[in-house]
Amino acid sequence: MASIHDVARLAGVSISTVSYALSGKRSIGESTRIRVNDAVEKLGYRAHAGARMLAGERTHILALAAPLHSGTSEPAHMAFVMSVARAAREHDYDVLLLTQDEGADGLQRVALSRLVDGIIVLDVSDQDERVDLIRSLDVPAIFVGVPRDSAGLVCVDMDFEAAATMSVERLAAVGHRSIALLGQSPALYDRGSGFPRRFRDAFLAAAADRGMAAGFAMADRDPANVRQALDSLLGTDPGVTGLVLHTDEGVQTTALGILRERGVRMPHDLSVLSACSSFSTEHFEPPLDTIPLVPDDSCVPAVALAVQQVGAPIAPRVELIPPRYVGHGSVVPPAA
Amino acid sequence: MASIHDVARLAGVSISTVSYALSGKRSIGESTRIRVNDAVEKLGYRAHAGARMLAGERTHILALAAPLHSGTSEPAHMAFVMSVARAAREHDYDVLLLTQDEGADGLQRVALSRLVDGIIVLDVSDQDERVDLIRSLDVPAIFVGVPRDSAGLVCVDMDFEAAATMSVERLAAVGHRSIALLGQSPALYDRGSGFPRRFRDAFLAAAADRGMAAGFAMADRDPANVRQALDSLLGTDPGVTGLVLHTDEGVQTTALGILRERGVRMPHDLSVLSACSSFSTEHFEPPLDTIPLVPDDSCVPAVALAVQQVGAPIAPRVELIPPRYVGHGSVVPPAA
DNA sequence: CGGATCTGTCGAAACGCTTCGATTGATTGC
DNA sequence: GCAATCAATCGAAGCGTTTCGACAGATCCG
Repeated sequence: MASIHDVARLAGVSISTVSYALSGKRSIGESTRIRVNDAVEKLGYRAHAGARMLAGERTHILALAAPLHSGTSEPAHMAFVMSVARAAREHDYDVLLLTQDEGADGLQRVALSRLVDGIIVLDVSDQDERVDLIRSLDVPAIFVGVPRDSAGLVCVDMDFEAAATMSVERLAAVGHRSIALLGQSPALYDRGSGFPRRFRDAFLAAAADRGMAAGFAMADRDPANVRQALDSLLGTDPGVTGLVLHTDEGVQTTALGILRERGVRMPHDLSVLSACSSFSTEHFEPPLDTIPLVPDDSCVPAVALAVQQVGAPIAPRVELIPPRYVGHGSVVPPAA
Repeated sequence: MASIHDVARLAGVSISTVSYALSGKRSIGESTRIRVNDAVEKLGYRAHAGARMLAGERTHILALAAPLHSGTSEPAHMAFVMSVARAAREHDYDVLLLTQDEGADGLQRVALSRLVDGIIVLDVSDQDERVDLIRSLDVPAIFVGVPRDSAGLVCVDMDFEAAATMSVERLAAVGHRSIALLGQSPALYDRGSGFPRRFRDAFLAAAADRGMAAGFAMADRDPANVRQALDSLLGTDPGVTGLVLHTDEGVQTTALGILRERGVRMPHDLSVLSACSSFSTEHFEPPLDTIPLVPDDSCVPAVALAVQQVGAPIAPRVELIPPRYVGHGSVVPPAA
């Protein structure tokens, strides 16, 4: 395969000239640049990645620590992974995918071997073993999500508290006084994932602030459990007129199906709101108002920060993406 | 960060001795090996990935070409991606994730820059632009899936034809004479994804062979379309007693929900079989018999072949994974 | 008991790039 | 009109490995 020497020879210049012509780090004569580019084209030249890493002190690779825990919704996870990969390419970065099988060791491995310039950490839990490791590793790292102790870290995340508050506000605004939250899989809360807890706590707090009655139940994808959760939410307090779904797509579909089966008319009998969903709620029956969780919203800035941090250290921060509301008519004033 | 020089100094040997002690490519005195290992431990040494690539002609990275087309089910896709990543780690390989945004150019880029030793290609379509590129690139590559023209390629895939035949056989065996197939999203067939077509064709052929009546309809995840597909399948031919679902989890859930809504008792009125599903069908209502599509079944061999091919070229082949049947009681003889 | 063989180790040459400092003309400023 | 500046280019020194060939000393065998 063609090396920089071949390009230099064909263009009739030295290899350093080729390097500068391609990197643009020094000024180069117009005709020279053209000859170099022609030679590159003709030979199908691509700089050897290893050589570039060795000499350039930059790998142009980001590690993506994307464990897939049980309880995490695959489509959402996939969407975040793809979003990071796309965003990275925009910065001329590739993404090395790290699963959780090695635990935090994988991170250590790629950082210590200088395989990657930085790390994007997904699916952050409250007590995340990766936090301390990364603190000690001194590698540019961005957390998509916020661990309990975020001191010294750079984090980007949807503002789940604001989203929860917003969902309560919306229901309150049209007159609901008794509302309920169908939350994520219990496995997620158990694992200490931060966002379900933050959402739930903010939801209950916002409801309490407004003197509203508020219920909470969790459900994994098993329809029996969804049924049971809905029972506990709607059964015990027959006055519930507003339901917020903070779960994955499958559970939301199942829940809506169960409610329809039971003859609950939505939104007439029950206003429903899908919160922090990274999927479209338009094709639901009925289409649901939503506070969308758009992967790009957090992943694009996360990657940008990572790339920036590769160049020069940046100050620790927690960047929260404000929620926004998309109406589809599923939240209306309660009947009577 | 510690380099091999530091290790050599601390262990009191030359760098080549360190290299050989760590690689095991030449015999090393016992005491030397111990001192080297101690030094490595103490310094937290890890070979510089770039230097290793440059000198060693091996990157220990596989590219994973995992486009995410519309119509492809994210959970299934995710499962394959994760399976490849895990399998790769078993061979001491990392995985570089390539999305489809660059088209085939990304493959070319990483291959030409010798960033990766080989490529795993997912989500293969009949006329896949990546096929010709890879033929010309002369890079170890394994296709998970089979393109129309597989000459010269190494492919691994579930045997979808056998799976389709098996599902027909099972229904025939208990006495069904009129069956139907609910297929994937039309987008998938349009895109020329091989497996939905192969499954459908084999399904219809197997039914014809046995003199059975067989219907076919497609549906994406929109419940309205699922409803319509079921109408066309079950409505026009009221004698259908066996239904095969070859779709993603969401559609299967939706379909079962619709059938229940309509008062169809399963399996009494309708035997249902979930084919080539990469998710659990046990928690469905009712739990479905399935011919599971296990990502590891194809990804583990695919990675093994890729790694093998990095060492020495291997003969082109198409390796088809035989299907197996897992019963949950959803297929029974037709009523009356 | 002297050449052949083996074991354990070392030095040095790649590997292909980036980047620093030097060099050569041409241009500028005063 | 001469020093200072600038644009364009080159040579060479790394970057941190792997690996080849060499070599010293121990072991073997006839």
